[in-house]
Parts: sequence; structure tokens; C-alpha cells
Amino acid sequence: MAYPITFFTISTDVVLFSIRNERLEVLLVKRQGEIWKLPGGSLAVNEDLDASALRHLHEQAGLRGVYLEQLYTFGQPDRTPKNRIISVAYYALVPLQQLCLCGSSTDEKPCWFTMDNTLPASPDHSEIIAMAHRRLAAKLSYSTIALQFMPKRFTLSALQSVYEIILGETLDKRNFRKRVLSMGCIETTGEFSREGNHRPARLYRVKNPGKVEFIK
Amino acid sequence: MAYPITFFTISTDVVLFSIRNERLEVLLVKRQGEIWKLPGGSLAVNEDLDASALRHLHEQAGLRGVYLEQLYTFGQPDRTPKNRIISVAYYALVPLQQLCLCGSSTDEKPCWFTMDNTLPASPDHSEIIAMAHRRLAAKLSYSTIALQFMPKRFTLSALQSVYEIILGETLDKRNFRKRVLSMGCIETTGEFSREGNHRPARLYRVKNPGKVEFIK
DNA sequence: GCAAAAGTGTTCGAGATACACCCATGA
DNA sequence: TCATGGGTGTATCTCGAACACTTTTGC
Repeated sequence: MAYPITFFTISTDVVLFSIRNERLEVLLVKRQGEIWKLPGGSLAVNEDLDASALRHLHEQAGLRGVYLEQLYTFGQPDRTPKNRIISVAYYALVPLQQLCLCGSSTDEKPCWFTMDNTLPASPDHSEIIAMAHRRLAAKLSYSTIALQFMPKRFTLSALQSVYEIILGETLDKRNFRKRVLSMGCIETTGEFSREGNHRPARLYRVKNPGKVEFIK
Repeated sequence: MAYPITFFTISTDVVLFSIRNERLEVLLVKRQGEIWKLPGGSLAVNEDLDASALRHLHEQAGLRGVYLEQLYTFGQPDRTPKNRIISVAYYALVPLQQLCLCGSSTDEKPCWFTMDNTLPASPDHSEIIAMAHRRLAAKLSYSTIALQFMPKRFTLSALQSVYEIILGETLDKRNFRKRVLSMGCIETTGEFSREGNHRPARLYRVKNPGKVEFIK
């Protein structure tokens, strides 16, 4: 072998998205005296990459069973200030309700931030977040990934709102309903929402909750 | 830190595609006494991931200036027989002509194989190749990536042939030309091909050779 | 009865699809 | 003159885009 084998530190980092307060938000964590960063950390011996991302998400934000997908691997030698770290980045989506950040088993403090230019993350993590945002927006148009943001039962208006928030534009109600129902991925529950002074809304559920399908 | 920091071996591996003999082919290399594998190998100290992939491609297949894109990072602990290796996989495309496999500076023997179920690669590399193939086929429909297979000047029939080979279906000549010309990514050179006993074909060139654009 | 969101169909235009014949050349 | 691939236009269809009013409820 012409080159010596060298060894590297690997971390898995997760851009966790949710919809809160009519905005797309991302979760950052902070340890005492440190800056805000993405949930994530070292890959362990004999640990699968996906498992590592899920473990850090659980340890640092108390979350389980989230939808997770690999994003990209970042490895520029100078991307982190001190030692070189290869980061296998993921992005994940959680429904609007499932936001109990209670279960953090370490001293990390998790907190949600609105996706805009004021995110207090370091440059290397900002780069990851930006790519995750682009990927998410792109994937809306050719998959059913948006359903991962929905709770067990939801109204079509709520689903439309999710699309509008991520795409940053308003959609036509009738066209949206036609399109989303023709996908065949959601079904009526028979129940109604009944809140506010207006007509109750039909509640829908996802047919295959964990599954993201390609469409069109 | 609750978990000790551990160190890993990282390799970059490249699925290099080209069109040869009216087929989609992939390059594998073999060292004396070993099995066929993807070009690639250890990441070096202070070496960028992309640079590592390009370096191995140059060392093992004598190629430079190819179109390269990160595919996925594979890290299951048991994916390689002996020691665990994290593989950052890439895929790359080279034009039909640029196939001088002369410049290999190591003792690897590069060879082209038709993309089918008889590829002599190990299971872990076969998994990478399969994913690269899916990605390539998907990307045909929403980008100009196919142009990376074309030489400096080419006929529309040759380009259509590339699409047909990757998609595995025949296309209508008139509709294909309308679509590909309306993209605005290629232009006529004014020259003609003049080979075979038939009418000479107009030669085209790519407007922005290195650039893969999204379409539609 | 009024405010507020739910729910519902039709028309129109653009872009994709299907399809067949003449052209230029070499042998 | 024949074989071979190069080159071209139109009719049709499908899918997405635009668009407004009625319904049900709480107050």
C-alpha cells in the first residue's frame, strides 16, 4: 500500500426538523459553556451509522422513533477548528405534537430555533443545516415526506399548511386536496376536529406511517 | 463525554460509469491475487473526501477531470470481512472516448464490466454499485447529467442512445430532440459527423461542460 | 346573523405523446 | 438505385393552474 492507513474521528449529526408556531424549526443543543450545535456526536465501536444518529437524538433530545435519512458526509480537513472530524450528517422529521424534550439523559439543553439566518450554529453546522433544508424542500415535490410531520390524525388544512411553510408560498386549496388525495397515501378516519367557531374538519390518517413513497 | 472517542478507517470508493459497446459499464480494478473491487482506498491525512476519490481514480485508472458526486456513506460494522471500514462512496461519469486506462501508477488492473448481475464485485461493493445505478437513472429525468457521458462533439442520435441505454427503453426521436433542445444546454457546432453510408449528422457541443443543471 | 374555516367542480392552456415520411450520403 | 441513419411537424391527450361560492359551526 503506497499510503499509510490513518484513522479518523467520525461523528453523526442530525438536523431535526419540525413545524412549530407556523414555522419550520430546527433543534439545536447546548452544553454548559459551549455554543449551540446539532444533536450528534461520536460514532461508537461496532455501532451502525444510522443507529448512532438515532442514539444521539435519544440521548440529547429524548426522542425515539423519528424518521431519519442520511444527508451527506462532510469531511473538509479544516471544517472544524481543532481536530479533524468527519461528519456523517442526517436529517430527521418529527410530528408537530411529539415534542417532549424531557428525556435528555446528558446535560445537553435542547431548544427549537426558527429556520432563518439568525441560527446560532457554527459555520460547519450551518452548512449542514442549509443542505438539509434544500433537500427537504426538494423532496416535498417528489415524495410523501411531508406526512412525517403530521400527528396521528390531522386535517387537510393542517397538511396544506405544512407544505406552505416549507415551500414558502401559498397553495390553492382545491388543487392541493385533489393532488394529495390522488396520491392514495392518506385516508379519512371518520372523525372530525371540531374546534373553533366554524365547520368541523374531517380528520385523516397516513396509511403507511413510517413509509416515505415516491410520487408522480 | 459519556462515550470514549474512537477512531475509524475511512475509504473513498468510486463507481465509475461509462457507455461502451451500447451498454452501461462500470470500472473495477484488481490487484494481483485479489478480487475485483471499485477503484478507491484509504482517505489520507488532511485530504478532502472528494480529493481522495479523485486521487484514487487517477492512481488506479489514470483518469483526471471526471464528473464526480458523493453517493452515500456505508458503515455497517459487518459490511467488510476483516476490519470495519467506513466507505464514503462516490459515483463518476466519463465520456465514451476518454477511456485511456493507461496511466495506472500502481499495480491495479482496471477493467470495464457491463452492468448486470454478473459483476464480480464483493457484496459490499455490489450494494454501492446498485445504489449508484439507481441514482444515475433517477437523475437522468431531472438533470442534465447524461451530458457528462458525451465527448466534446456528438450527434443527437448518440445522446439519445445514452438515454436509452441507461433507462432501458427506446425513445421517440422527434420528441427526444424537441425536449433536449428546449433545455438550452447544448448548441450546434456547425460541423457534421460524416461517417457511414448515410446523411451526415449535425455535431453538437455542451454549453457548460462541467455543469450539471436541474431541469423541468 | 355573523364571522371563520371547511368543503367542493369546471374551464383553460401548456406540455407530453403518438405518429410517417423525405433527405443526404456511400457503396 | 439502394441501404442506412439523419432530420422534420401536427394532432391529440393529459395534467396542472386558475378560479368562487355554499356549508357548518360557535358566539
